Amino acid sequence: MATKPTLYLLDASSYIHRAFHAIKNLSTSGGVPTGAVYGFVQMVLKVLADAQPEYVGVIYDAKGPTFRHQMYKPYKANRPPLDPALKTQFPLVRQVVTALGLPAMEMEGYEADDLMATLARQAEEQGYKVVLVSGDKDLYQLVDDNVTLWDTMKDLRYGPAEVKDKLGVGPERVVDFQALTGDSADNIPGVPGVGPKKAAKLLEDHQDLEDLLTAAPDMKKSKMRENLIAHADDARMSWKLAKLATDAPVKFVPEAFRFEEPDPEVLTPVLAQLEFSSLVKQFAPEAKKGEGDYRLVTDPAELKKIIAQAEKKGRVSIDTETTSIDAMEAELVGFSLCCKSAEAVYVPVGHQLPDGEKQMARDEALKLLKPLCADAKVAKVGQNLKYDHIVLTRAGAPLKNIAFDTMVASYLLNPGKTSHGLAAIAAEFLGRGVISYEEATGGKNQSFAFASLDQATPYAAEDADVAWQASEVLEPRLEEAGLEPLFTDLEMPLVPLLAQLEMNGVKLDVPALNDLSKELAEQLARIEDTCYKLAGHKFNLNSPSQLAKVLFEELGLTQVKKTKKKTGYSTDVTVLTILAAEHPLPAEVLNYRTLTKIKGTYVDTLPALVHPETGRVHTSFNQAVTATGRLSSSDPNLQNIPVRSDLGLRIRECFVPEAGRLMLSADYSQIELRVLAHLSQDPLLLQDLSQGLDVHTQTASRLFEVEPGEVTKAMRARAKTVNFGVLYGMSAFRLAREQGVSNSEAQEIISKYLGRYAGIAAFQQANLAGARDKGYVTTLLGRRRFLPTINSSDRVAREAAERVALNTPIQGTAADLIKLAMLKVQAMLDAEHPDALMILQVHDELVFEVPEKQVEPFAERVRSEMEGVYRLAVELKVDLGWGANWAEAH
DNA sequence: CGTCGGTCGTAC
DNA sequence: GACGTACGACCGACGT
Repeated sequence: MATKPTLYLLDASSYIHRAFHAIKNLSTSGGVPTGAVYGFVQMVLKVLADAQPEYVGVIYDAKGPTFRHQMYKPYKANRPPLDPALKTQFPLVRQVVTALGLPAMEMEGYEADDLMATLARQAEEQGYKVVLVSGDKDLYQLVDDNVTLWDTMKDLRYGPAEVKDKLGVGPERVVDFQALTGDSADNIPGVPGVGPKKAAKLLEDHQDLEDLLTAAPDMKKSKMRENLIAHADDARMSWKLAKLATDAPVKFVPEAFRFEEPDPEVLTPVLAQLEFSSLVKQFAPEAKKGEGDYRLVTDPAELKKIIAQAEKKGRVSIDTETTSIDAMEAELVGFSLCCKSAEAVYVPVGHQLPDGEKQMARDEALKLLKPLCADAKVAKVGQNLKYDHIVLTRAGAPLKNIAFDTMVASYLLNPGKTSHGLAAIAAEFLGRGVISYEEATGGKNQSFAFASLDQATPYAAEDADVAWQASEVLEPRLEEAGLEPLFTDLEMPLVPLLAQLEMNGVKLDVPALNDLSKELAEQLARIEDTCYKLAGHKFNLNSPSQLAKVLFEELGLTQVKKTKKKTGYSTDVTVLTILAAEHPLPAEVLNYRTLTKIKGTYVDTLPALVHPETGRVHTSFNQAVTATGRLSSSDPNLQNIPVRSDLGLRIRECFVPEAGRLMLSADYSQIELRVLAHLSQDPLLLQDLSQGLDVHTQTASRLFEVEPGEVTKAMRARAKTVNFGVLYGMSAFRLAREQGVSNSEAQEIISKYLGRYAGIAAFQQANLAGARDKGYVTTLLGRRRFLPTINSSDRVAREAAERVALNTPIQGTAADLIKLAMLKVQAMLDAEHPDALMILQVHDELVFEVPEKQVEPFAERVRSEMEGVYRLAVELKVDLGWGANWAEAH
């Protein structure tokens, strides 16, 4: 006999509620809460994967009141109103269920449980087994030999025996059981004083509820007897409420519940919209990746034709394949072109090929490509074009009219995202996957030169095609968000500028660094010895956990604080500074830390990064990383070269110009305070800055109520931390710790500050109100940052978002301004000082290498461009300095 | 032998 | 649990 087919009925409401409480912190970048949807989808996918059901249905509660409300007014009346963050997720769940292609059912006047009961009974009669997927205890009453209950969250399955185990009564007595115990969540009364244990006991001795109630007067005198008599009608009403309807007006038609595999084309856009990127990946990759008319081109005549098409179109998507992810090291292996959706070609020029296969000669291909690259009438589209531009420039074919970078567009639309890679963009904006680099090359670190042409072609061509298609989707999105001017006038022109900055590089005095390295090594050896003697044995000084063992277990020093994740006792600088009073070891360790940090991170690392051909260090300036709009720098990071300590300055002395040139540094003076003054229009701050007064001294004078002339160094230092605190969205706690005062004193200081600087207080309030209302904050030039948790009920998450809301407009506006300044200054360089090079940007500072003779006029031109970059309510001020190295230039 | 989270420290 | 934004060195646990 064939096994009975199985019907899976999924209780949507039960899961949505449980998932909502389990997953609180998930939302889209736009602030739409999605935790419940996510939890629900995970449940559905688990059921589909584990059970591979043939028949399945998702069952919803009715939207309005049910027959139980008519029967009993107070039914569920004690429920608090639905959390808005949950309410908005119900339609999203329905959308996903539809996209999954799952049969679904709901019925006015009935809860999901009733429909499940009715369907289960009908299916059973037709010879089906039924699995009820739910965490709802009301469903225990339906369990029998053919009907089981599956709680996927706890992964528990209930047959009749398990129900009996759990409740003490079998499924056939569950309704009686519930009638006695009641249900506070649903406002079902039951009988007072009867809990699960007593209910089970009573039902053991009686056939059913009615039997029990009839027998109650004959029981021996007890509180229980009185309750059973007094609340007999309550129990009967409770019974009716708990009893699930098996006669709901629905009909089980097997074919209507047959499961079919979801269509990825339908599903992925819905998942993408919800920003369930891991799920998108799960479904998308097999959906459309590699799908398109992708051709291998090895014939020059054919390449000519394609280039002509691109010229005619006036727009082309370009992607290069190379030997390295470092653009300054990378050699061209091939390139792909696309100027029509779903059609692209790949032109290999540097592959290692087996005998018999051919590719185009590199120089011949480049000769054909170069005029297209150089044609300003042809807009260039692509992903991370700074990279391709550097590679192509080094190959002699620089790009003109770099018009649309999909990475930059994605970044502007939502700078908070962790990835703006092409795969992520394809998933989010096109609902498709892309062939991975590993698939094309057969390994993570395999050079593309070793990829076979039949694997390389679809991969490389697809990248150009996907960038092309993504640009068509991203463009209107930028427009809608009002980000188009920022994109076109600021960020896109910055792409070739950053490429130039990177190619310029910076020269290092390598011999000086090597000397410094030796000097540090000697000092470190001495400190190590001292540390081992003080500890009584050798240990790894670089290991915080080993150090903690020595300090706190062996030497018995005071355990000041735990580490952030509570995994052990902290040994950070604040702790060691305190412990220095107890024992000589901590001070030695502090010294050791400072020296190893500098030696390991800078002195020994930087010389290894000198480019073999240029003899300079070429950092990478990343345009799509920070959440605020700042640039970041990596490989190496040249934005955190030490400056405060003497040792730091010795590192900076090793950043030098070529012979006959000087280093020139131009940095914005207090740009964030000036931005704050502009955005807040606070009269006091505006006045102090425009009169050139010392802002921190003025603040101290107002906070401590003394004349500015009476402000002590200590007062000024404290005022300075308050001013910084304002920029960062300070909390009383942090300020208290910073200044060594009590929480309440810190709170007083903040109140006093905001009382005096009323414009700043008003600006902060307006800023928070806007953030709460719109779900994002903006900078002066319209850059956006979303704050998904600004209205969260989780206090920690919400307050963190509030600090971000206060800081981002300031930090982001400063970033806008210096980016704008970079463009203006570079334009001036090109026109007036073509021999000068811009070489670094460090957030509020630009560094140049300039011929000695030009330095003074050049400096003044830089100043005027930077100060005149934007008309704020308070003037921008630039400090200039120059010298034989970066340290001297400050 | 690579990956990844944790800790720490540098910059603005 | 408690001021913003980054990058990266090192350790040590974990998985292959």
